[in-house]
Amino acid sequence: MTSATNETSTYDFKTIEATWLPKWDELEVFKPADDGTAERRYVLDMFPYPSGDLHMGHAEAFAMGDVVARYWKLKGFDVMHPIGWDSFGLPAENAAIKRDAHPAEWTYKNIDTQAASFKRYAISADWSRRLHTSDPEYYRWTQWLFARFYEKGLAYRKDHPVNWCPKDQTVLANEQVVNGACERCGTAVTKKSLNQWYFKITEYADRLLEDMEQLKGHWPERVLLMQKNWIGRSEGAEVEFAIEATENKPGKTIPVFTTRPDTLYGATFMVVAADAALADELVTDEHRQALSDYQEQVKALSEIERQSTEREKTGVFTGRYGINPLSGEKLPIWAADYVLADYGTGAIMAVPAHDQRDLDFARTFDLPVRVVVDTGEENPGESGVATSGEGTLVNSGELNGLNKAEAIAKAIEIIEAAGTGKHTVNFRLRDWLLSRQRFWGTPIPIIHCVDCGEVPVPDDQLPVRLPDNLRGEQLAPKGTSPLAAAEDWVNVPCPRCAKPAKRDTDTMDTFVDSSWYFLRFTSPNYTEGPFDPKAVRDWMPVGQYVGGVEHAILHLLYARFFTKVIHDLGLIDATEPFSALLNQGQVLNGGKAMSKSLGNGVDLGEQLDKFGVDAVRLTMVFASPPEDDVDWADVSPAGSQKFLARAWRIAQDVASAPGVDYSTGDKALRQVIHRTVNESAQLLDSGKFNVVIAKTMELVNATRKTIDSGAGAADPAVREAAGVTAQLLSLFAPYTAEDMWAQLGYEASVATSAWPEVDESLLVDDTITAVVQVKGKVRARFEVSVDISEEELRELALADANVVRLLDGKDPLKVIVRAPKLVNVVPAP
RNA sequence: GCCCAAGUGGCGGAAUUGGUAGACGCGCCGCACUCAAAAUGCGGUUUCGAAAGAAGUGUGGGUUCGAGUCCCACCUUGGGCACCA
Repeated sequence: MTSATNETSTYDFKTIEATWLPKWDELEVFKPADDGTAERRYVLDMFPYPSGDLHMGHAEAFAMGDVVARYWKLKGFDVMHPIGWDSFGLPAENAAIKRDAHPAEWTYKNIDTQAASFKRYAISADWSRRLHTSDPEYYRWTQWLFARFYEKGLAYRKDHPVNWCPKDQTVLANEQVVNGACERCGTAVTKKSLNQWYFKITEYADRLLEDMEQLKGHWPERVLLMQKNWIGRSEGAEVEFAIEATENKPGKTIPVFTTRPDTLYGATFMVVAADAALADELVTDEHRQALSDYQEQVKALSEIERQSTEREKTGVFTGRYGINPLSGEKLPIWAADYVLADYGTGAIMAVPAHDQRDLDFARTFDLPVRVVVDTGEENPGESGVATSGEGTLVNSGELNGLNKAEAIAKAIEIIEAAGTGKHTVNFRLRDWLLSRQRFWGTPIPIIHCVDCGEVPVPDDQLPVRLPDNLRGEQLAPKGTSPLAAAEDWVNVPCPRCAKPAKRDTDTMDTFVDSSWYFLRFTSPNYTEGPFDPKAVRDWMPVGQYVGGVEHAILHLLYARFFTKVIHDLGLIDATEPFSALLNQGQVLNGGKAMSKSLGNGVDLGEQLDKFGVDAVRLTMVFASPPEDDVDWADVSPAGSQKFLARAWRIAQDVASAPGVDYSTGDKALRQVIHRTVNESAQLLDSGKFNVVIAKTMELVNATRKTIDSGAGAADPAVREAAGVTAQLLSLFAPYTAEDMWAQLGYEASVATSAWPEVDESLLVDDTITAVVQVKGKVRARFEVSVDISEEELRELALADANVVRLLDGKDPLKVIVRAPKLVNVVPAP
């Protein structure tokens, strides 16, 4: 028994926290047995970035994950709930430049701070599995995986105009460009052509889409939808258009993608993306100057302007013509910015009658509009409104008279037979640009040799360690990766021919590190490979993944992609990493996300000092359903603290000894206990954690009543209630729960106790309140036996004084009886 | 513009999935204990009404004996995508 609790003490969270924190560490409560005697369950919180100490957002997210981990443990599963850090990344580099230090110093100092805070916050983590993506023992295997991707042809380099942030001197992925500005610093983004590493995620587009079927019902609907939109599958045809030769330019064919091959006869011109290489290739000398002027004009536009659909269509004629493969018609080819270089083939056939953008363009440049689908609407050439709906094909040769669907099929059949096109599927998803001209990331394990080209660093020479002699200003980006400055690091012999060669100086996007960490957690100290295959088989997939919705697309998509590639490499069985996903909401203050500029931040440490860990955690969970935002201004950690003290006093008051026979206890209280346990399990299984707390409060209220004005503190049911309360509370308020458990005379830890068995006989009542409605409004209620017959209940209802009064002597038109709960009387009109 | 969620007391939120709307908590009001206060315990608290009663889940319609829950239209808020061929 602990000295923290005795008869006369009052609830003091500081003493309780100080008592139990070291004990749990000692007991290693949350280390999984990993011996196969119990079903394994893997609970994972998205690992944190060590940006400083933990904040309110972490407090919420980890409180949610902990509920699941602790609940599953009570339910008897062998739970693995690991913790680690996503510790590569830009902030560490910026801090190092500012402080003339190495990024590792800042990073690992923050990790230590956060680790201490996590312990204080009583996360049920297995600390023996701790990992950091910036440790060479970790990134060795990130590099090893890169090498496997490279061998499979899934990692490749290409020259590509990339988004370039002039301030950060770095390339940005499309998704890091927010409204034309750099996600980090807000500087307007320009374009620059660079040789970049990519992962071929597009090769997995179909599978990423199809396998979402397995996730339905276990992932939030909106996340699946966002992924689906992001992948952006569209079905159509790729059609080859022959381009006429000119005096000094040969002919060629260019493919275009269309979702509407049925409208081929309506194509009256073609458009290529003005910023695509194709435009420069096609343009005739006569029009070259106009095109390059136009290209300058396009470059000068901000992304926001370019994105505006309100804008007038612009473009220039290239001087070239394509041949419509169906009609043989000669179509002028224009270059414009409304066609995107990186979607489809960067060129389109324009059907102004049935596509609004094409129509706007045609009207601006006075190009012909030909209706080929009669939809019964006004002629688009006159109305200015393109008709894109269903209709009957006209002016379309062999397609005439068909409907849209038939015409699409027929058109594909014709072009396939003629060898001028084929049915195809196009995706919005683009390959994953993974190289970064940054220091603090996983070095790309490639050596460039003049003779041998790209040579992967042999596996036995991994990891390619980051140099540790660069500091401060040396890390600042100067248009190339800072690693280029470390000459002794860069210059190495070629692993193949031993001639002088150079290391690739780019590092990997940190999303690469986080795309496989869940696998490493299964065997974090394994040295023969990225993970122990047996451990992965035992633990994967993650049974519950918890994190913010801000990762709905990128991180989750990349992690799914990695899992599929690693599966295809034959290294794991799983094809999906996370079988269930929970997106917790944000913590707001005053209706807005906490931010420095708004000055509405709430310091987690201060809250913990003031109210205690348990009260803060309880408040986070009780405030709303897990996926909803919590507005800290609307909730009451003081109220939570009050409730915890109230619950804690119940355990203090228990006057029976451990081991008493509960079955002799007060029946009314026992019914509340067993109903609470029963309902709580269902609520926890369906993620309604906030309601579980409400039910626990009701149990505490009922127990208080039993002690003060019922069977009294010595009744066995009171002990049973206190024990169950401690167990339920252990999910949300582990310190208080543990202290109650000890006060009750049980051995630590309540976290390893067994979920209480429900006595089914206590769930059923002898009587129930039946309600009588008249015209759907409740007019009477009375206690009836649960097995009352429909006939009896009907009679009772019709005899009720209030019902008689409302019927006013008339016979009811209809009486619906749902024994034993409800009668609805419909009076005659 | 397109797609998707969600709208319930002064506030955060419940509602067995078509069957007692407002559980639980915050706040507020009152009572007990106290010289007093704090703490604690108990009670009240959707609105109108003295009461009987009536109204009530964003708005308008519909289905049904019965709708917060299902259907249609609209409004508002939040999120995602956006010249995607």
